[in-house]
Amino acid sequence: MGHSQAEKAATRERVLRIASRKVRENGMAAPGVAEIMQEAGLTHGGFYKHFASRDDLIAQAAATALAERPVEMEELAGMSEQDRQAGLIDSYLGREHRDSPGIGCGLVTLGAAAGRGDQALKEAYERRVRGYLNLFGGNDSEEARAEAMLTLSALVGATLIARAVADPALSDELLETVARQLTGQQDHPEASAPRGL
Amino acid sequence: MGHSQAEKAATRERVLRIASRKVRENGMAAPGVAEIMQEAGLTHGGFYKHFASRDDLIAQAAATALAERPVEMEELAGMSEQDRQAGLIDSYLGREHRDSPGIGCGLVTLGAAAGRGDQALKEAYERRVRGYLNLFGGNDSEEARAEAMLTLSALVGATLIARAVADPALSDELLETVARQLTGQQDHPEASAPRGL
DNA sequence: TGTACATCAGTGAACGCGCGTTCACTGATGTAC
DNA sequence: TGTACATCAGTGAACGCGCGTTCACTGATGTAC
Repeated sequence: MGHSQAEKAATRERVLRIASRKVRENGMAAPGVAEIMQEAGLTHGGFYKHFASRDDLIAQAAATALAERPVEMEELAGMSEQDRQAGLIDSYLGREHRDSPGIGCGLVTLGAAAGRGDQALKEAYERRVRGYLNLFGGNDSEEARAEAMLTLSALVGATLIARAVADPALSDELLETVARQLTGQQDHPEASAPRGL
Repeated sequence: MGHSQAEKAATRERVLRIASRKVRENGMAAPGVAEIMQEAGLTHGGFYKHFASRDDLIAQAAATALAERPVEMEELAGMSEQDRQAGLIDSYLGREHRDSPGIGCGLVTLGAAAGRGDQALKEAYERRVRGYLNLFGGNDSEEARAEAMLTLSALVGATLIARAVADPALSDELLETVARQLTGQQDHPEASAPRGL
């Protein structure tokens, strides 16, 4: 096997991307060096040509997972503000997102870990949070910011719960119901789902 | 050291309770047998007089964490339905709860783990979810159930995020804002926080 | 353009530490007489 | 009530496996002449 700068960088990024997925799927404690390298088609020995230690890789993998723009946001270009937000909500609370945490939003999968993590991890987490708040118009007005915070909290919480529950019917119901509440809320301020108890 | 049935049971429960706290604080992968036993004032050797394996203890500890009624619910006896719900929301989104995950709601700390966990863990998680939905009147009507699902999702998500973010001001703001949104919503159906964009 | 040499990504065996688990032993309590 | 024996929670040394890390080596590519 030869080696050029480009090849080395490509290998490094491949390893990092695999780790970023595994960290979301199995948590930051689980993925092992050998396991990750094997998945990258390499043996474990070469690992240290790219990363200082396992902790180094895992930290970068978590940061990567939180920096990545979730897939669902790509598809929503060129829509109205309203539709973009509703589309983002529906996509975030879709079954595909629930069923593929490895490529999903890190706020859900890495939340508990970030809560226990170091400053750098919490800062990466916070950047992602602020990014979402902006997306939801969280800087437009005080009310919009409050709205954005509720929306983001519900998105993250509903996805977390939908993944953790045993009954698929309850999981589906939760996603659909919360999506309806949040989008209805946006489209038809007063009308949609009755809010009075 | 002598031993009676009662003493043995007390030791077992002490170990289990410590593990239940540690599992919430540090995740299911982290706490070690020796560490837990030491905290219980014992040496690691005796561990297997009480549990079949580390996995056995951790599974029971997670189930315990999810079965336990969070502290905040105790204080709310004898209030009106409205006040109880508002009180529960304010307490759930309080700083004390955010700052003591070890004795807090397992839905937040164990959500990601349950998503990756086995059937038994998911069932324990689900029972807790259904318990909260009931508390929020989730069986009274379709609208109330939808409302309860949004509320629970927002509680869990906001707490998760508030713990994971680096900036304490943002963390506080999130808790306060979401609490205001959720309680305002309940008290004054249409009036409170403007929901139109 | 062709040849000799240096570089270094990747290999795979080996090391060593941490941690879950085992086990022979202790000594206090409960039971039988 | 007192005495001898059985039980068993708890002790702490030892074991062994998994896994992160190291290291001598390989061989393909890039560079110097």
